[in-house]
Amino acid sequence: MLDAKFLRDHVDLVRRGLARKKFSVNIDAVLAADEARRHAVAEFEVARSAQNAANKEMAAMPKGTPEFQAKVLAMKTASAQVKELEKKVAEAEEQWKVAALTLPNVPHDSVPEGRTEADNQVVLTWGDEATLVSSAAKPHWDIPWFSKAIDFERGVKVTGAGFPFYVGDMARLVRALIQYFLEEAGSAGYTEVHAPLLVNAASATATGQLPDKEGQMYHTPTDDFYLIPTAEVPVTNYFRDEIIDEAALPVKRCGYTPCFRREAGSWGAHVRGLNRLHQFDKVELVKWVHPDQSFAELELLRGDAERLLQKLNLPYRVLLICAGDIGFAHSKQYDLEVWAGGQKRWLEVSSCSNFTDFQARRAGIRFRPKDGKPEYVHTLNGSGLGLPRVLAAILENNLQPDGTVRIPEVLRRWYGKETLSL
RNA sequence: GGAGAGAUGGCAGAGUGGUCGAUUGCGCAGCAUUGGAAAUGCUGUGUACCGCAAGGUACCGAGGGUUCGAAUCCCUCUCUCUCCGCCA
Repeated sequence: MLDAKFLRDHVDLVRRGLARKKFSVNIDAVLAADEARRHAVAEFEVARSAQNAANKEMAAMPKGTPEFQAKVLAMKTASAQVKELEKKVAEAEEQWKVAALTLPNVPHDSVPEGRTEADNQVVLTWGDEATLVSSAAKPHWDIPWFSKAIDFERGVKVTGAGFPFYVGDMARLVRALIQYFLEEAGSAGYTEVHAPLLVNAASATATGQLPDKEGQMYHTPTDDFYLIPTAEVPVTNYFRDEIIDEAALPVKRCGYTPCFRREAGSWGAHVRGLNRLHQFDKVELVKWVHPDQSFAELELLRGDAERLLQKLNLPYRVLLICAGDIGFAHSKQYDLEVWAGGQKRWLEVSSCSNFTDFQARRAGIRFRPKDGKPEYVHTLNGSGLGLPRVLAAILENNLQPDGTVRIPEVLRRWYGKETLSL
């Protein structure tokens, strides 16, 4: 959500930004709603002010006198009018809010022009596939023992498509990855939180999943909760409607959670195996920072995510997402893609984003400057990392000619062995 | 699930229809005092919206109602606590 005043004062800037994002939004309708809202407020407040003055007078008058009775009578109609005006204010405010929620965040100047993912810029490529990817590489679903270690069929029976079981050493490897990601995040200064997996509608609205992405979340109708599509939702909402001490900034949190995504449609070759699931595990990194620091903090966040892949010895590249492909709430976004040597494809394993004050405004997360009024913080988040595709890259890139998979050094502390086989 | 109690400012805690955005205490900030500090005293200390400003309006868990007027009365909901039951 954009600030009403900011929009009023910087219409052209917003118009330009949204054009860059290829969003066709009716800014004039939002401006008109704002105008109507302010008009209604002014009208109501004049009437209310008069009513308050009259009531103050009546409080001092002796009750029961004819004068008092006359005043009561006169104020009856005034009171009814005030109520009418108050109703109009509520309606105008609601209409403005609905309109304002349709406005996406404005992309940062450093975000390149572009329309689709084809226009994203490759910022850097790390690692050498010639040395880092085994010659035995093949798509992970073609590894002979794959369906025993990650059992999709049993998942279909128990739940449905996209809910696999991880069995034996594979389950252990999943756990090792979670441990590794959390330990690394802890060393980088992120405080670990273990968050609720179901959230209410207010939380889902604050982080931007509602209202427009409702169909992508699982919903529990009895209690009206949503299964989280990412830890970003509960972790960011931790500070919803709060004022954080300026001295505490930047606040850095990490959290491991399963994530649930309905992801209607688009099942096919690109989404086989571990490439896309309805339930998957992820460690998320979240930061609340001073507005002056948010773009510098984005670079640090990206670095934190990159280091995880480097230590796993997985080749990857970093994309700077173009204005047309960037998310609704995002001001600037980097995607990290790991090289899956068997599929010979880049798989997105992290999306690191600066939301500037867009999300903080929806969520009401502010800080108090040394001298002055509370201001909105800037929020950032990024995966650190999503498990299944990292797992896919490990299985494919590290597959040995004998059919076993070499486990990256950094995971052995928790995995306990050097290889995975069945 | 049953019964009861409660929700007020950063915290504690008054207020049961009008002059209450709200007594007081603690905390916090500034000033005085001091060689410096503690103690003490004084002053100040919420947020949002409208307005160029002066100023105005709203907010006592949320939403509705009664009334000329609601923190205060009524209804609904949410949450917290205590006891009982059930349970990982």
